Amino acid sequence: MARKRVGNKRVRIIAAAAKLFGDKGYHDTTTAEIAESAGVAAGTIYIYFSSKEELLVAVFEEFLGRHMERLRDGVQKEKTPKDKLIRLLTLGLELMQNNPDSARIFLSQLRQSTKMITTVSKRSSRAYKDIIEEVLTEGTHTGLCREINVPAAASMLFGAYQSVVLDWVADGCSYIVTDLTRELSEFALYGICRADHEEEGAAQ
Amino acid sequence: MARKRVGNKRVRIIAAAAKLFGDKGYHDTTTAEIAESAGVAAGTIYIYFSSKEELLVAVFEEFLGRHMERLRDGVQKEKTPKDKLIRLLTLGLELMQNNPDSARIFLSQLRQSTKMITTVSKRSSRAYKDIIEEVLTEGTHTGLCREINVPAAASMLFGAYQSVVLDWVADGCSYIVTDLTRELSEFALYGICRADHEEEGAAQ
Amino acid sequence: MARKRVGNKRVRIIAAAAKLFGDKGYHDTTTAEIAESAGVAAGTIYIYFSSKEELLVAVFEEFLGRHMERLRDGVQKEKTPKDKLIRLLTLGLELMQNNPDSARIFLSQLRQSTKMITTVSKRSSRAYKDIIEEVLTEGTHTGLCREINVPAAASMLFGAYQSVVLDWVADGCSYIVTDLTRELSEFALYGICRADHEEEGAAQ
Amino acid sequence: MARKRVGNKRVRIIAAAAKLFGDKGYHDTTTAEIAESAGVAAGTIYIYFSSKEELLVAVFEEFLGRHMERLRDGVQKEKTPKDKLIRLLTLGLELMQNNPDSARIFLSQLRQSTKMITTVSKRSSRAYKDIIEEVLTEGTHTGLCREINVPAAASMLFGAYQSVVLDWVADGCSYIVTDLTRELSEFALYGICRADHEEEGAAQ
DNA sequence: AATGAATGAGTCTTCATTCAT
DNA sequence: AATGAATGAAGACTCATTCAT
Repeated sequence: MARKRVGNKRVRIIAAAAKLFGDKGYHDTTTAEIAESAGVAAGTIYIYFSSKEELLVAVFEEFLGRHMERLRDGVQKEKTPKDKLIRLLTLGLELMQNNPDSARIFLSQLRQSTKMITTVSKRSSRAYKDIIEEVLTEGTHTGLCREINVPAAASMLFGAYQSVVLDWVADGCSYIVTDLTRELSEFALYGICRADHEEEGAAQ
Repeated sequence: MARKRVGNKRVRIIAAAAKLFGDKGYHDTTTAEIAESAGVAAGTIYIYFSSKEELLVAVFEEFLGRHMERLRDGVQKEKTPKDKLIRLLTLGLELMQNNPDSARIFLSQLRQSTKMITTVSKRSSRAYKDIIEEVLTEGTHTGLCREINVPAAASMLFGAYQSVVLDWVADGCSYIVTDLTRELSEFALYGICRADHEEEGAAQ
Repeated sequence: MARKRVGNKRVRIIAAAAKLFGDKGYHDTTTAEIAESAGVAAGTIYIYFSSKEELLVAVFEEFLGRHMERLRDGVQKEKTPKDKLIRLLTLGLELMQNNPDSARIFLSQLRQSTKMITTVSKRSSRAYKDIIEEVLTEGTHTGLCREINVPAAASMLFGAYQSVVLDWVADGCSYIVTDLTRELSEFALYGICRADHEEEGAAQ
Repeated sequence: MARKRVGNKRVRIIAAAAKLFGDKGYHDTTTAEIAESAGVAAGTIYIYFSSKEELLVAVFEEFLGRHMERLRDGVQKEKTPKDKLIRLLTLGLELMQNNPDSARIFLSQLRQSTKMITTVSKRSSRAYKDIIEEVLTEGTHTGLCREINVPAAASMLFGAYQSVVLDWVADGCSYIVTDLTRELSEFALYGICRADHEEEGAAQ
């Protein structure tokens, strides 16, 4: 029970920070606010995190850990690269839809400038792109994709995805992002795949 | 000459701020640093800008003003939507290549969170997307484009573009972004246009 | 055994505190460090001492108790004031040599400024000076000493002694302080100048 | 005039710090208190000193600069080592008498433990001892002094001097230290015991 | 218009101390 | 008696902004 409580506090701090960082940004959020919002004393934050910056890193880590796992799981359930790609984008939007706070940080803080932030932010992008690249590489082998520069394509696709989510976040998450799944998927499929992918995909 | 000098100072402050904001981020840049880098006294900044935030806005404005104008000019020189689209992306990359500092701010600070910044950042994205949307709308009418959700497509295309530039900036601008013009254009054309656009385009 | 263990803890805390206070100073030593170094929990310190400051007092007390007793014992074994004086200084240096940690606190913290510390520090000096004064008073009676202001002389002698030890401590206790016993004793007994300096001085 | 004012502020801060550090000790004095006492804003301290510790160093430096110069000057006016020695001690006490605040810091903070403090404190002691050593070395050559270990003797003499001043400071500077000039000089010149103590002692 | 010294509100972080277990 | 997680008051330091010159 003691352990549960400890975990609770760490989790509560991360959750509070995630919300506040997402709402107001890292720099405009004070540790005092985080503490209050988490229902702990100011000093307690420093029992779990060595600095405000480390807390931000933890928030990212938490976000990545949870999302990447689900994304990978979802992708692996599909058999063809085409289905994998669609699943990836679908799940990506769903995850955002269900975790608006995480989404906000992921996007709004992704490009801050402190060294540590940059590092983590890069790692986060990398993780996403890695999954996309895997799928695209497979697609290249099966003939799904055109002759493409895989890393560049992955990056562009990731950018398109981010942009869709960013619009939604900028809009206060007032509509349903997942409604844009089809647009995003089509953009990806047409943009990356051979014109005859439909048949190829079906053939598989 | 006195007036010229005054203009000089404003410009120098904006330039210094642009470089520093891009390098270290808005929050990690002090007004003192900007003043020193611009070769003016600390107080002088406040003669030209009412606050640090206003200075950031001015930097964006400056960036936008210059770039948008060139983008619009370039687009107008082309006749078909397809050529316009290609020109847009080509110019976009060229502008970044030639103004790495602006690129850095444009990308790395675009998503900070102070309200005012957010506003400006949104305006900046809006300006880009507006141009893209115009071209896409025209492409829809001429039959270049598939049945698409124009705003969504514009946003995704903008995201892809940003992602390409961001990779480059994150890499320290060590390679030539414009080398990726073809990748980006193809991604856009295939992703957005009809499979038979090549011929259609030629037919126009 | 339980009681023994308790005693153990008190002793261990005092020992750890002595070492740390001596090494890094009172203010730069945290109770957490003391606890860890003593192998007890943070809260345990407060079972034995009501505050950090009280712990410092205890450390001094401990130091004084041990040293004063030995000093008094040693002095009493000697018969003439001269021998007593020499014994006092000899023992003083030996005690330091054998307890460098105590020496460090004794000297480096002796003049901190919290009220309580000042009080204890004064008491510590007092104890030393008292012994010296006793010997000097006796020496005055036996005709050993010149016509002197005993308290002032005791204080000066104590200062000379401290200075010798402080040099040694400042040097990292890298040499043998007791090697300076003769210098210190002679300084005390003869003074710096020749017995016949008067004439010599006059001759100049 | 502007320059005068600047100097004024720096001086006022040093003076305020000197008083407070002396009264309550370095650690128990807050920068806010120093600022208030100096009649400047909290941030102003950091225009002149990069940290609280640097301010302490400056206080020492100031103290040393002023005192050492006077000490050296006074010593040089005398011709014989004996007179020099007496002058040194006389002046030393006079300087303290006239600058009780400096005296307090000099003594009470001399043995704090932060690295920087230790460094400065050592330098301060060194400066004093250097002068004493010079005089003693000369005295050795002219035959004034016995065969002595000059550094050790200088250190002991310095310790005796400090102890006299410390007693006075500990007493709240309530009496006139310079009244002890004769005691200190005699201690230095003749030592504590009679010139003929050897025989006397043997006689016992 | 320009300067740059001065301001002081605001923040992160530390750490002695407490208390539920 | 012992623990160690939690507390929260306190303090050093920063920096955007002002204003007398």
